[in-house]
Amino acid sequence: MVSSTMMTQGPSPDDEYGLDAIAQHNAIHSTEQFPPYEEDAKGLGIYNDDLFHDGQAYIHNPPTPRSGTASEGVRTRSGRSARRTDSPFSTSKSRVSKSPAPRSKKDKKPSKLDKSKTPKLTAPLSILTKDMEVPMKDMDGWVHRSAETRRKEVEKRNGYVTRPMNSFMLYRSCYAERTKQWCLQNNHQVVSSVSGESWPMEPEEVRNQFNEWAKLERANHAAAHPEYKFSPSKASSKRKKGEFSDDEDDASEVDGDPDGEYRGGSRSVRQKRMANHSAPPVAYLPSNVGFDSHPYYAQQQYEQQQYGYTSEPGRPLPSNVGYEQNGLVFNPQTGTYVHTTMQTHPQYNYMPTEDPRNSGNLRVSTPSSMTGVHQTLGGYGLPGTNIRTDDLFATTSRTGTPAMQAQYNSYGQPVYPQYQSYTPQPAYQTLPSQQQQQQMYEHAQYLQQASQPQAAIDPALAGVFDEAAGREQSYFDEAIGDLAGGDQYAGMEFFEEPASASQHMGHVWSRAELQ
DNA sequence: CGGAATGAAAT
DNA sequence: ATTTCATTCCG
Repeated sequence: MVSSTMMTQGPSPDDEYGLDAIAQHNAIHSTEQFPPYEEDAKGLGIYNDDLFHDGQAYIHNPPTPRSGTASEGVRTRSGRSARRTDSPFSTSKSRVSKSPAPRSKKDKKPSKLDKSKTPKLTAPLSILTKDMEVPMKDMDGWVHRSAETRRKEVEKRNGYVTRPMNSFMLYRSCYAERTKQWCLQNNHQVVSSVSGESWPMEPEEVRNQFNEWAKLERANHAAAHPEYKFSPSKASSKRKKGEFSDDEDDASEVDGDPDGEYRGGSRSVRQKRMANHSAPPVAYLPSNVGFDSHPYYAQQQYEQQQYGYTSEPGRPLPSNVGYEQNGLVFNPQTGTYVHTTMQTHPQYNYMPTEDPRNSGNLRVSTPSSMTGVHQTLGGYGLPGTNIRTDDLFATTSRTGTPAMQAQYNSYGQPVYPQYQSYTPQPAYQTLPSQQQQQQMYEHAQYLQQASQPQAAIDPALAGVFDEAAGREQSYFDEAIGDLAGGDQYAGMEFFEEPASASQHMGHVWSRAELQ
């Protein structure tokens, strides 16, 4: 069924049909491809369907979009040149996005950043930067830093305990390097801006992934610093009500401050951290080391499936770890919370799991590896049961290297052999098969469409979207639906053949299993 | 007690 | 600059 057969040729390494074209298209039509995310996205709907309407309209719009309209408030138009990965630069301010309701935060600051230098996104960073060679930060490894490591960091900062990064900070940091490159500038503010713009565009799975990471980060942070408590400086009160001038007893902490030791190394250090950037543990996945640092994800899915692990506490765990109150798995040895399948479904494949066999240049394996939108399997409430090819590749890659069973990951965290040994080897260990290639191709197609909604959307389908639901996935679903011809079959279509693989990856978890 | 405001997290 | 979060503040 599916037009899957249209795969005349595998994905061109050159992104020929990829985003470049899109970029051009966008440049020509200069528009705001993505829906401005409505209101705070706290929960669900993030996009509104303007996208489609607009998109539609734009399609037929002349290259020069109403140049005069909306000079500033909401969304702006702009043109820009296309570049390798569609690099951007809008000539106008980029976004605004904040829906009508200024949240409450003091009305959105005027923002001093010169938007002219701020690129305008046509798609989330996970897609835009998908085939960059610059690795993403190994967030999984990062959030799993051991308590020990964390304490060391604190020492380095002279005792100051920083707050754990939230999901967005993690996200930003994950893509920072790529973003810089994509923007062609190192301006932090621009990076932030772009990240901020991209964040709401990311598919739910992606954001979920970062939320999970944030959760872990928090848990591990707490484990490492049990007594830490975030205490914003007292300054807050002054601002609000007048109060004191600002002397604020610079002693900052004021009396006692029992927390002194934990928080702001009160010791004269204040909150400003020392410029100790000597050897940041930041580890970016070297691309050849790759996946070793995240032995938990896909792998555990296998475990669960094959060994019948369920998420229910009480079941034996594969290694020296135990369940925590929150249901998190805790490893006493490292004092670290470990991510398990119980909390999330099939994980978004976020690691630069390049195929080790390609260590060095990963032309082929890269494309799908990080963008794996990977719509959740089985659709937990998610409309499309879409499965991405990335999973397959992720599997292939990570399992293809028996030799690479490092003892420690890039963060110096022990990687438990148990995990590794538990990993069933996929039936196939060869390079991407034809079918896989086809999948890659489809994926590319998907990406392409995903990033050019206005062109991809068939007017006839517009009605399909549930505007009310305001699902942010709209454009992805769209693209996929269009490709596979239906949500229901999407998954099957994509995974029909690599039986062995689909067995693992294609498994649709039932809710029961997940609970 | 809840919403508003604020600060802090990495670059 | 950005988003999320914990905290505090105030009515």
